Amino acid sequence: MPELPEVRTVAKVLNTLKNKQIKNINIIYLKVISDNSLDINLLINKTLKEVATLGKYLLFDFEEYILISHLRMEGKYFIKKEDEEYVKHEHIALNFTDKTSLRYHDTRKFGRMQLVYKDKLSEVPSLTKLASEPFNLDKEEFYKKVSKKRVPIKSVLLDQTIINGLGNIYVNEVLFDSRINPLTQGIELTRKQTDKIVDSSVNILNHAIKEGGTTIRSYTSSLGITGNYQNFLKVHLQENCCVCHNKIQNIKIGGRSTYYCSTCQK
DNA sequence: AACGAAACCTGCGCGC
DNA sequence: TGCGCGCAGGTTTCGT
Repeated sequence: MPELPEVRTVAKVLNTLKNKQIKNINIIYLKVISDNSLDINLLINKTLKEVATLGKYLLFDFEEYILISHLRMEGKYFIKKEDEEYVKHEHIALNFTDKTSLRYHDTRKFGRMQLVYKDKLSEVPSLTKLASEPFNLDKEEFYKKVSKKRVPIKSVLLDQTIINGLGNIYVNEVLFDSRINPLTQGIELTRKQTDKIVDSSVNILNHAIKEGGTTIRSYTSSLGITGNYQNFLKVHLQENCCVCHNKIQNIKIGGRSTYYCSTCQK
């Protein structure tokens, strides 16, 4: 499910679990825990202080530990009661002392969790490599990185070490808003264009956050959340351009489905 | 170092 | 009806 707006939306709901204490943990499918994770059972008796996000990552603050969670393609959380039956694809249950059960559900089993010491958080490679989120991204630095890339800008923007938080849908939308052809190589872009990409990213992500994210493909939404940003998509999954009314192109770039208007995006 | 492709998984819709 | 293929909001790893 998740790009930055969806992850923010999930975090908002997860924060309703704040100040609850873990009673026990049920691990049904072990592989969703990273190999390099501390023992998840160290969380027993710990209290959830807050759920923060970093790009597409969820960071659960459990006192001296942080539980890092990445939903990848289809990870979801559901808040249930401890005695509720497990449904298919529920892999982990964090059970709290008040009988609340936080269930991690992931059809494709791509998502990962990793428990680390809070004071070691800054040493976690997958997090330290991340670029800034668009909201506080240094435009000069962004331009420098992008202008070294001899790959389509579509692929560049999916690289979280260059800009953090965009996924396939929002990259498609950002490039339309920036009027840039997704096949354009990074090295071909001007500073003005890379600045525009950052501005568009901020605007589109903020709007999507406000709408609770995007819900497509009739996914069962996480935590009962149904975002509304699908009603504002201008190219992703669209048939015709809302500006020039020409047919929206759907091609593969780097294996990812890319929607764009060949008239508006030069 | 940088890039493309494969790997990691399951379920759904489509064409034959 | 059944089967095979392609597709899905992501990241890491492997080979060139």
